[in-house]
Amino acid sequence: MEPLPTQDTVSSNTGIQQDLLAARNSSLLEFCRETEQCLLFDLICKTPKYEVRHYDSVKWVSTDYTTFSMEFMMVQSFWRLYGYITGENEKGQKISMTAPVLMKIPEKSIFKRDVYTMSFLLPEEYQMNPPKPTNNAVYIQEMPAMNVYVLSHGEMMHTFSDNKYSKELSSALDTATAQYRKGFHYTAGYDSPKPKKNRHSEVWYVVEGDPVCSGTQEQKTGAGSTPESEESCPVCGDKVSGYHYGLLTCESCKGFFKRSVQNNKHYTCSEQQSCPMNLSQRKRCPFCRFQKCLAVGMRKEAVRADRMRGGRNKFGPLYRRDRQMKQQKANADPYRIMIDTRQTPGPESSNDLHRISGPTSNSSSSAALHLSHIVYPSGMEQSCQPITLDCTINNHRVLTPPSMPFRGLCCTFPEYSQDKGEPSFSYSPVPSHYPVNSNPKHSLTPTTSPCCTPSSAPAISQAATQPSTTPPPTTASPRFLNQLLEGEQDEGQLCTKVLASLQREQANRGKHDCLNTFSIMCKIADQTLFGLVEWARNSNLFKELKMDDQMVLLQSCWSELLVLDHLCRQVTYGKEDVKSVQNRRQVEQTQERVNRALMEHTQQSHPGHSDKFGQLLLRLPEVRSISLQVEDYLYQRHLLGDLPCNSLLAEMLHGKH
DNA sequence: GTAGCCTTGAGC
DNA sequence: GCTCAAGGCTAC
Repeated sequence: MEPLPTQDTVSSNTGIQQDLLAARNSSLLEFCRETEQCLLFDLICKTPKYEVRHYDSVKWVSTDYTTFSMEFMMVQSFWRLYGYITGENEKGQKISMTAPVLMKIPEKSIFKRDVYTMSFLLPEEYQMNPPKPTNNAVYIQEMPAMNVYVLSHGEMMHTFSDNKYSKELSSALDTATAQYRKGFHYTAGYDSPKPKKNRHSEVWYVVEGDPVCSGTQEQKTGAGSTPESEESCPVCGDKVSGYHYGLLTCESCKGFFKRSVQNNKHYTCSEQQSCPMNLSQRKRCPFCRFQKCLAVGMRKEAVRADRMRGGRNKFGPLYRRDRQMKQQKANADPYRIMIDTRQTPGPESSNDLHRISGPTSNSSSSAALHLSHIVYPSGMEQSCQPITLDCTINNHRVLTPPSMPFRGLCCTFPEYSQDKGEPSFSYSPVPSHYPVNSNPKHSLTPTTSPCCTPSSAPAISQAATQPSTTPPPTTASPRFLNQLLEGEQDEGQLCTKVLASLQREQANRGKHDCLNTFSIMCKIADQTLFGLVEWARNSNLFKELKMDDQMVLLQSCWSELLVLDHLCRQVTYGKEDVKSVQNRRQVEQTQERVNRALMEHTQQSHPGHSDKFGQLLLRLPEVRSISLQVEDYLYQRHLLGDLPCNSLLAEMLHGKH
């Protein structure tokens, strides 16, 4: 067992390097399992909440993508980089897949676009002279040597896990008054999406100044200490006092969760529903605290409805098992440095951050595993009991869940080949935004439909991964359909909420600072989203899913749901105003003439843009939707006396309402 | 409303 | 009888 550097050695970088390089060949990088080469590092120190590592300067092939969320970026960026390693480079060379897949994640709200960067580590043999990418969006970059704070976790890389663990790490660093680079962090993934228990992912913050390990140096678990006595509350980081409502938490979060459930609290968040949660800030936002309680696994059902005191609950065996596992882990996981990768001895050079080792795996297969990681539905790694779902799978293995609120929607997910343990994709048609894999070996044609309702995704993953144990799918029950339909937010409710929201916003701004169109649209979208999330979460089927999975699913397809909801409302309510037309035929003929005139006009005015007319027509539904909302808004303001009475505007509003 | 401490009682 | 995870009490 290698001794860790002390705080004194940490402050002396040269000393650390020598010590750790000497230790390099004596330990294992145990989570490097699926690729031939992995990025190596020097462990500077380890605390109960994070590690500090040193990475030497190394070259990566990278691509940037500007978008709203990690999932969008992952799909597009992966295919660019996958193209590079499968021959889209000036030499047409095939390059082995490596680990980790590194992503630079900007710190931002989910509703804001920003630049994400995905990078593949270049294998050792390409470090000196990497072939130039032929795709302009792909580039080679040499990252400088750096120290990073690292938090490891066992979940797949996606927005939710990344948010959760990056916040956990930043909270720990803040508590330790560690200085780190703000504005972005890295997330690193080592595994394919195959269902597995010992997945390994990481979040990194770049160290600024000297790394901080003081005061929290990990101590070996000695006799008499229990694993939980050293743990921190997964909600706020406070000291754990025992198992409460399903897992180890602190006394404070136990009490908070109990009060929230017993009193049926409904909190709201005044921010972006992603408030930091730590010891000092846990009281600021009960909404986010309660969400985090649920997200980490606290169980509402453990709060007794009858308020009976004492006794044992049904989670006793769960707690026992968890304790045993923690104890085993504590005994089997001695305090050691994890640096080197597997069997084959590696070069001794300090610049060698990666080397060949481990079982053979061909590059395409490794790449395919990572590739499927990007497009595979989340939650596959979770081991869970088969559940009976009211869904059908047609001959093309396209799930047609009856839970869809709109006709014509479907969701396809990869088949799962149990014999090979690898996902394969074989559906069509392919949406334009998903590239098609050319590797026939893995049949990777990821073809999710543009939509995906939350309740359907886990259904296919269950059906696909456990074909022998999952009960055969059944057809939808009318009762189930009714439940879903009843849960839908009706137009009136939505309008009321939107108007209330707009009025609140306007009241905060004052009379002379009017909301612009974009702000109004955002408010409408915001309220619609609330409704959609509520609809999903009130769905009995959806409620059965793990909270993590619920959030991941919602985050992955909220925009599709939003657009579909909008379209559905257009179909349902869009023609309401022309019902009273007396001579419909005449109106339609007039409209045709106007359209023809408009087409001729646009052709003359924009001779170089033959699709101008079509583009204009495509804008009409948006214009109509916005104008209706604005009309309603203006009418409400008119009723409040904010509009001049003797005006044509007021007259038109009266006429409409 | 929060959070630390106290009381309770089924399971071992 | 002990354990420990529930609910209760109460100072803040």
